[in-house]
Amino acid sequence: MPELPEVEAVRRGVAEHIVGRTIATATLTGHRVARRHAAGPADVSARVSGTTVVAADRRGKYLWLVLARPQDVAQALVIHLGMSGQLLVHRADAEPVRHTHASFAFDDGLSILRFVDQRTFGGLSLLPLVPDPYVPGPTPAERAAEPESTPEPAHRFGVPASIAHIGPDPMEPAYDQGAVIRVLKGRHTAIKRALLDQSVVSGIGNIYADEALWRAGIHGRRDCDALTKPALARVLGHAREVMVEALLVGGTSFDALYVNVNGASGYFDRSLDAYGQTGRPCRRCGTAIRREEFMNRSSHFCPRCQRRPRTPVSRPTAG
DNA sequence: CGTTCCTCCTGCTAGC
DNA sequence: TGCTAGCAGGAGGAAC
Repeated sequence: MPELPEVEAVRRGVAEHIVGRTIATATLTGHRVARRHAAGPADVSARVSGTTVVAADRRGKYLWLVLARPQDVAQALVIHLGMSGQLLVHRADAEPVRHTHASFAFDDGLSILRFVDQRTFGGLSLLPLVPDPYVPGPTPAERAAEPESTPEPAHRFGVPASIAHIGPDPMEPAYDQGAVIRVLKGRHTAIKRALLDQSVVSGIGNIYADEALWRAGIHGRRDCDALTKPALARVLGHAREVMVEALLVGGTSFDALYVNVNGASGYFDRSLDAYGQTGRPCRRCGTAIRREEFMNRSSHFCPRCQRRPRTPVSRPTAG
C-alpha cells in the first residue's frame, strides 16, 4: 500500500513523537512479523529494550529507527509497511487494536508505538548499520586536504545492512537521475516494471508509477532500452514531482488502511489522474482512462496520450 | 547473469 | 440474506 510519500509522512510522525525516547519493552506477537529477522521475534524484543531512538530514517519504502545504547554500536529497527502496515502512536492505556503485531512501550510511560498490519506483508527486523554504498565517504587524501570540512551525509548513521540492494529514492541527496537513466537504457524490460523495481530507483509503487507515466505521456509497456534519454528523464522527473506533490498533502489514502501515526489520512487521491480512474475522462484529452492487467496487478492509462507500443516487451494478457 | 512469475495474507465489494 | 470471485498501496525467491 504505502509508497514513498506515505512512508515519509509516517517517518515524520515517528520523528516527531518517538525520537529521543527510550524503549522500555517491545512485544512482538507471532513469528511472521519478524520472519525476515533470522534470530526471530524474541531477539528483536530483547535487543531493542533499553535503547534510545536517536533518529527515524528512510530510503524508498523502507523505514528504520536508529537505536542507540550507551557504549554500544547503533542498530537499525527496519520497518517495512508492506501493503497494509501502519505505525500508530497511541496512549499507553489505549484499547487494543486488531492486527497489532508489535508494540513498543517507552520508559516515560506516556504513549506507545504500534505496528498494525492487516495483510501481514510488512515486517520488522533488527540489523547493524553499515556505510551507505551510495554516499561514499571522503578519501584519506580529501580528508587531509579539508580537515575542517564536515558535510552532513544523507544518512548520518549509515543504512541497514539489509537494504544494500535498494537504490536511492528521488527525494534524497544520493539520488543521481543521470545514473538511473544510464541503467534504464541498458534494460530490456517494460518501463513500468523498471519503475517498480526498487533496486534501480526506490519509492515508486503502483500508484505513482501510473501517475508518472500518465504525466509523461508514455505507456508502461514501452521498452526501457527503446526510450530516448529525454523520455526517460521526463518519466523520472514526473515520478519525483508527483511524489513531492503527494507528500505535501499527506500522501494518498483511499480508506483507513493508510493513515499517519495520528490516524490522519492524506488527500492526494483527489489529485490522481490515472490510478483508479478507469472510465473517467483523461484530464488532458477527455478519452476514457483504461485499466489493464500488468504483472498480475493493474495499470491505468490514457489510451490516447499514452500510445501502446507496437511490440511490447511483455504483451497484455488476452481478454 | 537478467528477467519473469508466483506466493505470502486479510478484508471489502460486486454480482449472482 | 449469503456465498464466491476478484481485487487491493509490495517484494523476495524460485524458475526460466
